[in-house]
Amino acid sequence: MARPVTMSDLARSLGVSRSAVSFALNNENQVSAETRRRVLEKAAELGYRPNAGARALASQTTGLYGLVTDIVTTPFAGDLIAGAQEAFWRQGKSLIIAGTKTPDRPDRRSLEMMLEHRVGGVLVATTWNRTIKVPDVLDGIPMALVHCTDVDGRYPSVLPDEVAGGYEAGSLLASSGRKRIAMINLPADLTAAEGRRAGFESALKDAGVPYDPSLVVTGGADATDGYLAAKRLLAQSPAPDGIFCANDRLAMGAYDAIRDAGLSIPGDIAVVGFDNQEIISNFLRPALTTISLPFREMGRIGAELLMKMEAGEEGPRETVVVSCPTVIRESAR
Amino acid sequence: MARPVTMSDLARSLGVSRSAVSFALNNENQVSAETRRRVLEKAAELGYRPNAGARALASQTTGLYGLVTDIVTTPFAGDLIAGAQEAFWRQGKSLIIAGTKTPDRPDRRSLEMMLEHRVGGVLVATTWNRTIKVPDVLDGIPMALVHCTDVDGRYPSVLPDEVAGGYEAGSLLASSGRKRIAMINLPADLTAAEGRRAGFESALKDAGVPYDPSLVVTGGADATDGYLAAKRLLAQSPAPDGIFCANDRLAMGAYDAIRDAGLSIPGDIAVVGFDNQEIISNFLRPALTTISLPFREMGRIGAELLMKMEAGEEGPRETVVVSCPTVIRESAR
DNA sequence: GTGAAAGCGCTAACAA
DNA sequence: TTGTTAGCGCTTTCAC
Repeated sequence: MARPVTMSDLARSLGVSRSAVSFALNNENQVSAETRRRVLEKAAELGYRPNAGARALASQTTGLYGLVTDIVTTPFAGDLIAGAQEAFWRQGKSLIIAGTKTPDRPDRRSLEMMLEHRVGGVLVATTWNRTIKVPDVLDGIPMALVHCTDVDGRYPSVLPDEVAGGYEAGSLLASSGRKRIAMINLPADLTAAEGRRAGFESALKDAGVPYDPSLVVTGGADATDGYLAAKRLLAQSPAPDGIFCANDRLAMGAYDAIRDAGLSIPGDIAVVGFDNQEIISNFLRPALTTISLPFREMGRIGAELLMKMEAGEEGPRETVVVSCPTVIRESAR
Repeated sequence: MARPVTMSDLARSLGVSRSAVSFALNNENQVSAETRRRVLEKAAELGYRPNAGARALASQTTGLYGLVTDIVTTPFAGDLIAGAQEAFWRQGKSLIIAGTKTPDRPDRRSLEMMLEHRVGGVLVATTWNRTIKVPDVLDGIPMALVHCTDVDGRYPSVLPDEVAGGYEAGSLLASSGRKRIAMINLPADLTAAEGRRAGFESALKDAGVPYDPSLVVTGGADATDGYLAAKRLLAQSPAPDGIFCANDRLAMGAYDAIRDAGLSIPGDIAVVGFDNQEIISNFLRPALTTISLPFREMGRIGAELLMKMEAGEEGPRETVVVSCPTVIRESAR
């Protein structure tokens, strides 16, 4: 690769000063339209490309942001990264990504690396909605948490509205005429569990459908757990005619149990999931109606928050709650 | 955030020259052990962190690499990114990511952005194994393709061994004693389709099980397609006792058809998938035996290839084929 | 073994 | 409107 064309090369070949070129390129209004035109033309001709590092050094701002996450190996990763990526991109900024094995306590090294690149801010995201401990390495660098909260409460968070999501699920089931509505919840230690349940409960109450605690069972978070829990639910009589599964994997298991029992979805039992893990919800038969976890949106908002914070607009120090859109498919409507 | 500590700060507070500090920090053997010790100690005390941009400017090498992909929104993204990430990380390098809507022709802008950051190389990855057209913007910058090939054949590729994978699937089914083994294949225009089928065919032949073309049906790539295809297969008599589905989504649909027919897995029919989309293969009941698409591995290899190319070791210009490990679960063993 | 000094490519005063 | 001139923080010869 030949040595990249520099600004000086441009200036020299045009017979103008470097600052003239700089101004022309950066749209400062200190050059004549004519000069600007010539500069732009020559730049294109020579294939000039600004050197981001040099620019950063001189301007003291890199246009780089960091994302530290354990999420990289989950299906949510894509949306999160895409959302943040696009938001930064729109402002001409770039994203550096680092993974962590221990999201509860993001790797020091990951953060150090970002600091060495003088990122304008760091986004920390987790797969599960949880509380984490952020290392103190970041000397006051803008930082925002996505899908998690800081144990010390020093940084703003972007969180999904679990309660409203649960409410949506409950309403949907109730408004489809179901009378005995059950819920298969996540383990209580997951932050999402209580919110989803609480929302679900108020929805039933608001809809005038009895909320029966004995119809709310707690299991794990996987398909097998959902299968087992649904089996227990179906053993009751009368059996429920609607089940809200606190995540799509649980719903996947519930489908099996319902089928085993010779019942149909949504005919006998309507099912609503949560998370909208497309690969499950979209491909289950019948396709699963579910509440989506807005990772793309959260990524976008986190990125914007960060840029605002860096710009000194400080931004809301408090939590931003993002609503979880309902995705209506066939298992309940 | 206070102004970061610079090398000059360090040197001044230590009463030595900047170069002494630089040498000490970079493990050059031109400083006394004692000086090095003092420098390191002071650096830690002051929280000195090298400025990556400045270093890049002076040393003409940024330690940054780019990944351009359409894959970011798929479940494979995580593994790919993680694999590349880790490989770069291990060498103290960092990864910049850019998404593309049009993987067939990666965005010029994405590539431009990476060039501005003076990346040492670019990895281009796609969700589906395909042939793409790489824009000419990269003036001889090291570049490697993951899960795709360059239409102009200018860049090395890292590809999964589809044929060996198909062979594995066929052998597995044959060695479990199945005699009428069917295959539900992907649309012929997908690169993966023919490789997987060919491998499957030779496996059957090698195992002495008849390869019956009428048992090889082609559909789409989704669960619904798999369902329909399996239905057709099951309508034949005698029905197959083993089905190799060219991806896990097809297998997901096949499960439904098999169940509808009142047959059991793996009792009546053994099923083997491909891709190892964990969320499907791991949670289907019974769990799906499948051939995994080694994205993490491919990401790692692509990254290493890139670093070698940059180091001038040139590296194999030809394609690197990565084997697809079999993941044995319950649907066939 | 150590220091001085010249850049790397760019921005941003300031002067003309 | 244009050009001159300092740096930004670091690496890397080259003298000492």
